[in-house]
Amino acid sequence: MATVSRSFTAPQTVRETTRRGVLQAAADLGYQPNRAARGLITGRTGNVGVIVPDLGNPYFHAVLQGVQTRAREADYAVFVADGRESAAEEDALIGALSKQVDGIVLCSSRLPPARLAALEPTPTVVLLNRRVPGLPTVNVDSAGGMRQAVDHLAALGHVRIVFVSGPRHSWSNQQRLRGLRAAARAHGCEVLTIGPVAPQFDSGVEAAERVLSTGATAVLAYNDLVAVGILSRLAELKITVPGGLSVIGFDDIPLAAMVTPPLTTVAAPTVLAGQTAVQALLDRLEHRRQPLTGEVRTLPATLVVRGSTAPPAPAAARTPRSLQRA
Amino acid sequence: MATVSRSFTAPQTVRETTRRGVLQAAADLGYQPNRAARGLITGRTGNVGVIVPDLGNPYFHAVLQGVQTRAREADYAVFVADGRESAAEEDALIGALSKQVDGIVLCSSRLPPARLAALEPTPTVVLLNRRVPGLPTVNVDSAGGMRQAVDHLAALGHVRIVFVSGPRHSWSNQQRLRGLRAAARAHGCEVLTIGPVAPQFDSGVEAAERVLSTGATAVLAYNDLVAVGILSRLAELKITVPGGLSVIGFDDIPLAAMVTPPLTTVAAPTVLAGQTAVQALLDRLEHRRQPLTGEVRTLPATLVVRGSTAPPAPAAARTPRSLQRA
DNA sequence: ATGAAAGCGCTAACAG
DNA sequence: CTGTTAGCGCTTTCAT
Repeated sequence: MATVSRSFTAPQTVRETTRRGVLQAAADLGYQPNRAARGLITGRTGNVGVIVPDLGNPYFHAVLQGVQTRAREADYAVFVADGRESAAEEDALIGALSKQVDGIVLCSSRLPPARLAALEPTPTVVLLNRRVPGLPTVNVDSAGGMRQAVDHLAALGHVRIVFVSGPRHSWSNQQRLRGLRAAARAHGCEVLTIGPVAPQFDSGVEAAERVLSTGATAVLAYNDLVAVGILSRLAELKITVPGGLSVIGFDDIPLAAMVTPPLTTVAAPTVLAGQTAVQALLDRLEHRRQPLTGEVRTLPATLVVRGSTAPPAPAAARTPRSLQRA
Repeated sequence: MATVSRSFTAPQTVRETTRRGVLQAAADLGYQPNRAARGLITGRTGNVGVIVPDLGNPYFHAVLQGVQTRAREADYAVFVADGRESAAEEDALIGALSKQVDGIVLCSSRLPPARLAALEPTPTVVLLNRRVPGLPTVNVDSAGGMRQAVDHLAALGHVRIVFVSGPRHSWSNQQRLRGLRAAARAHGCEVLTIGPVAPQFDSGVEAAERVLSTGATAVLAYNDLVAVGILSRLAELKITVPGGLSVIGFDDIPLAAMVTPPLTTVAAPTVLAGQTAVQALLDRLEHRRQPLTGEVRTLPATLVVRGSTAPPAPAAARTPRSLQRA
């Protein structure tokens, strides 16, 4: 009985031949250790959880895909939960999941910093796209991506940029706006803002006219769903963009690349972020790292100019005018 | 001890006042029953699993969203697993998950019918988009959707339709093709096929030229990712579609609605399908249905003509010609 | 209506 | 190196 257990969990401590026999018999009988019973005694479940604010958002699909892939490789199963953009629900989910998992990847948490900082040491938590002192974090370098976007726009001669803001309390939104402002300052560009709007296609559609009324020549949208919404509405209104395509969206949703005309995006390595986050979690669970250190892993975001691999034309080459009706 | 247990699981069998006391104390102490221990004795886990062939496919995101939403309402947690388009992996996943869940929603299974029919009675399985005698199924009426699509095309005067086929062994693909053929026969239309191709954007891009070379005037793509890929490539080639927009894609991926020009799609109620599937699972788990009956729930797919709510113009109104270069 | 006791399937500590 | 024993936290007879 104990030998059976050892054959599975501590192969070294059992004679080679015995072990082989046990494993063979197990295979014949179709025996698989009962994880619940094992968990009862070891206190570990072999599961990890992912909590996202909105399962309807393609961004989190990419995260989930990354998490799932890496977790399975390490023989962990993954629980998904959707906090539905509510801090209270998210908090409840953490409580509910915590008994069933060894660790949680908390994506773009809507919880206040104090609440996050006060999370119990179990289960182990890794934050994605959110930075709180003392908690391990994987995040994407939004500011860097924004800098590239503004460099690009400035090179095209744009001087007045409008930012279509995402969820008010979203940390990512603040990061992006901050990055944008810093980069704009360096180039002497003006930054206007619109919003906040929900990070969805429809928001972009609704925001399009307000965007036009600002007189800006370039748009940076919180994410590419919003950006595509804006483009879609502009097309519907038969608005041309004489200074060249100047709508840029953040996020890595491959589908956004499909729109016509091609949308310029700041691509975040989202799937990779998901993988990196579980990896950090597993490192901790298997004590390859000190539990609960607050180190941060940052993944680069990069500007993807669709439809041309050439660098932007020099500033003198084109004079952007306002967006105007055809 | 036993009373505590009863207060939670069988409130009726304990005196009102006692129960209240227990629940109060539990709340004060932050006590939550340990699901693993409970599962050890009851044999039930309170979890359900979802297995999909590809977590990267937006179609399954919608399913997952539906599953997750409904499952949480019923206080079940959900495991996700990605079979990566492999029958072998899928089989392994079923085995691995089965000990940790009470039931599994098996989406667009890649497993052969015999294997599906031979699944153990535990865990309970509900099939989504796959029909095998004896197993409970939720499926989308692809044939009905295809019929609507062909009615639409025929009304526009098209007589030669090319179907861009999805994964060869995909049951959904067979359903769609079969539905298309039946509808085409009724209208006296000719059906050509291309493929199989992977159900992705890039496949559409690659298939576009072959589509042109068939001389067909209308395209039905396995799914909208492929359809959008085709449209994208046609735009790149500066191909006009003189007979009107005649590319139609299957599936319900809201993002596809964003493309310009608007894509006509056969919309499947995917989120609803996910919800319906878990619901069927829960019904069975809670013995509201006979275990393992093979009843089928069918959800309608409907043609969505983007950009116009008007019915298609009468056949005489326009004479489709071949797609041609501008 | 409640308490006592057995045991779900496993692993950990301890003998042998 | 392997067998024996206890007990993880709960539910479920069986008594009371």
